[in-house]
Order: sequence, then structure tokens, then C-alpha cells
Amino acid sequence: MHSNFADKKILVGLSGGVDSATCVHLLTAAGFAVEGAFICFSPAHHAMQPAAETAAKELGIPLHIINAEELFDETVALPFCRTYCAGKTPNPCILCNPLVKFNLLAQKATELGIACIATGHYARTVTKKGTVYLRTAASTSRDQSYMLYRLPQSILERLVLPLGEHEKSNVRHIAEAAALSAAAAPDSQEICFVPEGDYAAYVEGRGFKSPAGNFIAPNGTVAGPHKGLLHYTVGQRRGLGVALGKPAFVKEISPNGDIYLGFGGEEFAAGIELEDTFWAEGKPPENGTYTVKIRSMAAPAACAFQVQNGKATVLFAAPQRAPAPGQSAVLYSGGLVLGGGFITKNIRTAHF
RNA sequence: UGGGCUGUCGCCAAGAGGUAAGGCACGGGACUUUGACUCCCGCAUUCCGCUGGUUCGAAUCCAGCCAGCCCAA
Repeated sequence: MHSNFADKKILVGLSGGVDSATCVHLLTAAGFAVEGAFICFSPAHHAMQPAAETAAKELGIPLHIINAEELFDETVALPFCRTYCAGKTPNPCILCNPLVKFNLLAQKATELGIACIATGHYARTVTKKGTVYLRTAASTSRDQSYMLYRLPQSILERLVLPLGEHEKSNVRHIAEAAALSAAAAPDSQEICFVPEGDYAAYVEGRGFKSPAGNFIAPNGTVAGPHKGLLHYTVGQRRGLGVALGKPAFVKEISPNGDIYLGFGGEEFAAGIELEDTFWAEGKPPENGTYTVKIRSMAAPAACAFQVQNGKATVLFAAPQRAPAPGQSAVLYSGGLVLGGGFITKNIRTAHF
């Protein structure tokens, strides 16, 4: 076992949900001296603190409260708003994990003199030749490694992910057997800092405005005005309010304000270009064949990866549906997370 | 103000005497630690431009009117 685990002390991120509570339970059962940390990311999280406190009490561990509202707002929430206004689709979790959640958890652990940290994420880690890689969870349907791809080595080498080997249903059973209140907690979450799940209302409520423009139908005609760029994302169908006889999808969002629509099939892309990449080994993997995820809940898809003149490009073996600029593409090899980057544009049809 | 055509849910559109298909859009739900996708449910209960008439019974037949479009002037 990793030398850092020697003192058996560990700090666990505790949200009050079933996963993090079960994570603590498993670690305690394994002999760890566990302490918990509840991180308050936004005003919307205030309501969750009691659940975390209840869980800590039931689990018999001390709970540290970390207020991260200011950091989260500047690092995640505001960039989230700006990205939408730029006609792209942000993924707040991707930024929050390395910059706020795991960052503060590790910081707190250091402060407490605790070497290891843990969370209830469904993912695993594995060390090879001095590099710690994230690895997909045993439960492929719950795998959350995608969301963690930007975690730095300094975090990964301290990280323990007890749920990586478990199935979700199993986790809930464990929580029930341990009589944890969290066993009954619903695990469905949307954007954690957006209360009603209406992200557009949130962005606008914070005073942001995005370019207006028109929907452009597949035949090139103007199909009417839209509500503002921030209301849409590539691949979206519902909420367009455009009746063209058959389902229409957002094919492309132009920075000038126009939104190009396509019929079923036209939202697929042959490949993508990436920017601001992050790699486990500190440098991009060799050009070659890998698998890639362009969204969290998707099976890794075969692809060809190449870096040319500093620009990373991914060509899919089979067209992928609606990659959205702003979202992340994560590269895998045999279940290991090699890294990834943010999608800048879709390649309709192209070859290296 | 001569001739022709059309008028069914927000949009498109079946229907051609027997008691209002469908698609799109929309609403709700499920799924989901991002956005999406997907799936499920709902969506003109007397109403088919309006007013009368024929009929046991009409959106479907008849008459008049109104509205829009087209061609002539």
C-alpha cells in the first residue's frame, strides 16, 4: 500500500449524500481514522450542511466546515456564466474539482496534518512508472473519472476512492445496512449551485446578457429569433420553439449570435479540436489510437489522437453525437485517464 | 368588387355524411454529480372561418357572408 496511507488518517469530503457517507463508513470499517469536511460552494449549499452534520454524527467522525463561496464564485460560477454568454457550453464540475473541491480538501488535510484525502466518486487510481492515473470505476454505468481528469498529481497521489470498486446499488445497500440517514438521500443532482435546475435563469439572474440572433433552418432560411445564446447548446432539441415538421437540433452556435439548426443526424461530428489540455504525464500521449469520452455518461469511443503544431485533434472511429465547444474530451487507454482538454470546434468531415 | 383557389390545435396536415389521424412545437415526468440526447405521459370531449339550411346524423352536402391568396382589370 502507498506509504502515505501509513498513518491511517484520512480526510473525506462529506456532502451529506449517500455516496460520501458510505465512503466514510467503508474507510472507518477499514481501520482509517476518518475526519470529514463539508465544503460550502455556494448559497445553494447552505441547505445541505445539516445533512452532512447528521451524517458525521451518525458516522462518529469530526466534521470540518470549509467555506469556499468566494473562491467557487470566481473560479467556477462566473466563468460558467461567461462561457455560456460566449456561445459555448461550460462544464463547471471539470473546473471545480481541481481548483476548488479537491484543492481545498487537500489544503485542509495538510493543515490538519492528514496525508490522505478521499471522496465518494466512482473512479479508481493506479500508479504506473511514477505517474498516478485515474482509472474508470468498476461500475461503468456510474463512472465519474471524466469529471476528474484535470486533477493534478499532487492530489492524485494523496487520493483514495473507496467507491471505485462498488456498484451504486451496492453502495446504497451498505448505507442502509449501516443505518445511515443518507441512505435515503436522492442522488440525482443537476448543477449544484443552480437551485431550480434552470441554468439560464441563473446566468441571467446574475446580470449576464448574451448575443441575440436568429435560428437558421437547415435550408438556410431564418426560422425566427432566439432568446439569447446562453439558452442553447450544441445538440439541443427541446426549447427551441421552432416547428420544422421534424425534430431540429442545434448544429452550431455562431459567436455573431446566429444558431444553425440541423435535422436528425446533422449534429454528429467526425472529430474535434481541443485547447487548454491537461495530461497525467505532464505531456500529451503519443499520436495514436485511444478511446475518448466527450461527455461523462458515455462509453469511451475509439478514436485517433494527434498533436500537430501544439494543437490536439481527435478523430472518431465512428461519428459522435453533438460534441459541444466548452465541454471536455477525455482520452483513455485501457481504462486509464490520460488527460484531455476543452473542445473548441467540431470537425464535420476530415482526415489527418 | 370579373374569374379561380383556400380557410381543421401555436405550425404543417389527414379527413371526402356517421360521430376530429399524425408530425413538429409546447407542458409534465423519468434518466443524470455539467450542458445535451433519449424515454414515458399529456396536448382540438361536441370542435373543424361565420351564419343559416338539408339529414336520424355533417368538418365533410347546399346557400349567404367574412378572410386570405392567385389571375385578370
